[in-house]
Amino acid sequence: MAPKKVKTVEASKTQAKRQHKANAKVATAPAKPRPQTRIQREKQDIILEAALEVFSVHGFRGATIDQIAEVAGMSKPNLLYYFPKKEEIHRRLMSELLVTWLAPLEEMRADGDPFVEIRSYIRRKLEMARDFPRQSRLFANEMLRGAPHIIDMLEVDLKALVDEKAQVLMAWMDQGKISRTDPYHLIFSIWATTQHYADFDVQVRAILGKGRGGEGRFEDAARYLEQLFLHGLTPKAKG
Amino acid sequence: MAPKKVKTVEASKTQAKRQHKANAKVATAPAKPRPQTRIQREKQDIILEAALEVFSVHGFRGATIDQIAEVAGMSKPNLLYYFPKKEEIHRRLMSELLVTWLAPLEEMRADGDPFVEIRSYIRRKLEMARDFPRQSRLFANEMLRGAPHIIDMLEVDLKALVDEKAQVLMAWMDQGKISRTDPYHLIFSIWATTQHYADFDVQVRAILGKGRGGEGRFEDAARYLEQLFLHGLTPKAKG
Amino acid sequence: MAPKKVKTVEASKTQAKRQHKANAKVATAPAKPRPQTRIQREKQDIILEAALEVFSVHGFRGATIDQIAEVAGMSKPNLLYYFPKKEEIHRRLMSELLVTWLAPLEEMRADGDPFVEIRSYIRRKLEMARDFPRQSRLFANEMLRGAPHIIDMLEVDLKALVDEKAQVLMAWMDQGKISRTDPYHLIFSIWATTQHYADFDVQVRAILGKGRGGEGRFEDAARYLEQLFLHGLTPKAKG
Amino acid sequence: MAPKKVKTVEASKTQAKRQHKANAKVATAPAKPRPQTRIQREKQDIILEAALEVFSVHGFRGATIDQIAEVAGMSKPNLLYYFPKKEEIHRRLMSELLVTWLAPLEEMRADGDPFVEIRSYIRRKLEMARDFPRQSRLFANEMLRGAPHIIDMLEVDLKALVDEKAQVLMAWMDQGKISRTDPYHLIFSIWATTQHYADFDVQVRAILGKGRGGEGRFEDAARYLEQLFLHGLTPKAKG
DNA sequence: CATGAATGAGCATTCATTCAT
DNA sequence: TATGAATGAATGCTCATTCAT
Repeated sequence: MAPKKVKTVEASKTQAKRQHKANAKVATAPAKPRPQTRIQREKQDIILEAALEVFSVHGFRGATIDQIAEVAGMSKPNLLYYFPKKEEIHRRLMSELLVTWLAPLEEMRADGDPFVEIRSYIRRKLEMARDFPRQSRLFANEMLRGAPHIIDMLEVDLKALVDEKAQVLMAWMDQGKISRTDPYHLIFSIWATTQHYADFDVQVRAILGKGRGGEGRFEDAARYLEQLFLHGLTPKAKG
Repeated sequence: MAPKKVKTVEASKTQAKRQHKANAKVATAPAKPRPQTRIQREKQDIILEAALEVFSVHGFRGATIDQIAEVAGMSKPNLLYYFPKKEEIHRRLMSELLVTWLAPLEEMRADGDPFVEIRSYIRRKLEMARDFPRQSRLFANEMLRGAPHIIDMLEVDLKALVDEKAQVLMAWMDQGKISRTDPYHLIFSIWATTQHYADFDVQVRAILGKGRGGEGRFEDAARYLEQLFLHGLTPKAKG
Repeated sequence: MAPKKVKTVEASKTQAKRQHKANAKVATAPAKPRPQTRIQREKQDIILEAALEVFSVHGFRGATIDQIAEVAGMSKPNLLYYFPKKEEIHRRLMSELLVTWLAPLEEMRADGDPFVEIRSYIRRKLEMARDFPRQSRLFANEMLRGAPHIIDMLEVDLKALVDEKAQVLMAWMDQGKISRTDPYHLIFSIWATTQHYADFDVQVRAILGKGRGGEGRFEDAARYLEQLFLHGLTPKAKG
Repeated sequence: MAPKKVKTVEASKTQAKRQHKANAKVATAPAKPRPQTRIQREKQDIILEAALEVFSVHGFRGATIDQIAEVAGMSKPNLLYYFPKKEEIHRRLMSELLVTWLAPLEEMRADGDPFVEIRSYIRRKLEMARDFPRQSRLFANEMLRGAPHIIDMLEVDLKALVDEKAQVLMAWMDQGKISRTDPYHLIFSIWATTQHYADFDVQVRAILGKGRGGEGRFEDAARYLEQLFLHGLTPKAKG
């Protein structure tokens, strides 16, 4: 397609209006202790669950409060009683998501066996893709639009964690326990290959067809990825 | 009802919507290629370019014609003069995208050297992620919402192509040229690892930071992926 | 996050559009009569009244929701809260209209005196033209554009009723109680002559002028029509 | 009904009448002599013919220039070259229509035989309903919305004509040639009963059904109306 | 004359949010 | 708490009209 880019999306006037005052001060956060009764928490969870369902498929702007309210089984005004702003639901979802998202990598221990640790990490990520595909898609959605709500956290928290784990990997490389390679791109490739089974699920199933597109695909994927990250495609012994 | 005059009003109305300017006289050719003046083609390209910009970030429902029109530098009605329906723009974009998307895999030749072929394929995909990130994101967006517009093509055309290439890979495995493994998941992993640099670009850059997040990241990625797919993480010399 | 998935997004979305507030839980009764609060009924009546006012003059396409909303004294979105589609208002109006429209003819009894029955029927129709001229015009408008929304009912319900009454008329003819003539065209002529005073009201008044164009015109019409249908224009005695 | 005219045929017939007094009394300013080449007149007639087709069904506001242009077989800007305003087309149509509309009544001669004259008038009106139903509907449409464009002409020209003919009828009554009755309502009833076959054509056909809804319905109507206006429904033999 | 292109003003409908009860 | 009602601001799309060639 013709590369005659005229304006970037960011520059568009419409967006500016839409953002209202969202960017004004970010989260005033610690000012609200919130009483939080049991019922409140339960309802909020139901809403968040419904919102995850809807946001993960349609994206933030594509999703409507009506949809979320219906999936949550409550009226729209009632939903807005708990989350006065649509954006608020999304924000909550994203912040909870990040915690969940960082967990598996955090568990990779420097004092463990490299291959065991890496293989476990891949397994855990693959299980998340299988068990929480909506979270994965919600995250992917956010990435696709430039991560407007969590870019700060990516650049600070996530970067710090990855930097730390990259150190671990490099230590293992220094010790000759794993091949010397780029630890960052190594991590990226683990993310990419595992999350793919959640984010591109339709495509995976369309290609594997009825026969191999069932639940077994995750086991096949696990086996394949294990080999890939262990030996690559070079045939083992050659004489 | 009314005696069938040459043209009834009812008929004319429907036609107007469908044919949109197309000469309604007689259907000579079995599918008029549409006159298409220079200006029309140019404008359409500008619109498609702008739509790619917007759709790739916000998805179909999240994008507005206003935004697209503004990016394209024209008025909304003028844009609709060329594409009467928002969906039509998206459709065009998707169908063009699919062609572009299948090309790199199609080029993988059965009669070439396996490692050269696979490495070339990875390179091409990585170059696409670098040069056409918006297409990649447009595709990812579509996948995330279940590929409503292209599911058929995935199940037919894409599946056929992947089946064919899986055969090629299996032949190479049979010949002992590459490790025996799952050819489908192998292809998935190439897609995932390369498209990641377009779809999750923000995250990649946030983590690599100012220093390594520049254009060099694609070269680093290429080098890393080459090693991954060749040898995995097992250290070469083992004694 | 809680995995209590209740509904899929796809399902919820479609439902939302169709049911519009209807309780989506379970389809207990074979056609919920809709809760219908007082306010809802009242507002709906106000809207229908306003819509009658506007549709009867401008026709379906010529009328705008803005106009109807203004006549109804409410905002456009509020109006659409009660009738989600413009067409829906029209549909309701038409179905109610048909009932009203068939009533006078239904009341023509086979066991009554022919002239009394016919005269009463004409009177009733004339009263409707006087008291409900907008309904008459709404009906006329629909006829003029080919009755797209009620053609089925015309061909089934209305035809059945007219067929039945035509039998009654023919029986009277057989009994020598009224002249032998075409019962269908007889009915048409009663419709035409009475509805004329509603549909062509402007013309009637323009011609009768200030003097005779007042309310008295309906009495004059009644007297004239009575004579016409009774004796025609032939002078009574001739000797 | 009307012989299935192809545009040109229909146009020629309409043209003939149109050219008669087309320029005679239009309310527009006499400042425009208009050069009027043959081509211009022809194109205008084609447009008026197409506009009649569309306006008569959808009404003024419901009709679109696009539709008219398509039926006329020309581009929208080209059409607007001849009639710069949509309203202008309508105005022309209405003013020409009035001439056509008054003609049959004008032909009713005071010095003829009353019954022959009245019967002839009914016949002519019925023929118009059969051959020019669109004109009838266009007129009806205008009446329904209060005749905004021709109310003046109704109150002046039409009223004058009807007053004159009412005098004729009253003279006949005075002479005992026809029953004494209201001459105005008599005229209304002739209009109503004859135009009904054009304006409510759908309903007439829906009720008469396939069998009697064919071209014969006009003959049946003529026969019925003749009897109605002559003798009414009172049986002849009275003992 | 004729037409492709362009646009301001609608128009039906949606949606996040507010209000009243 | 919960919900029926209400609305300002879009949003996709249409249309009469104008412009330029």
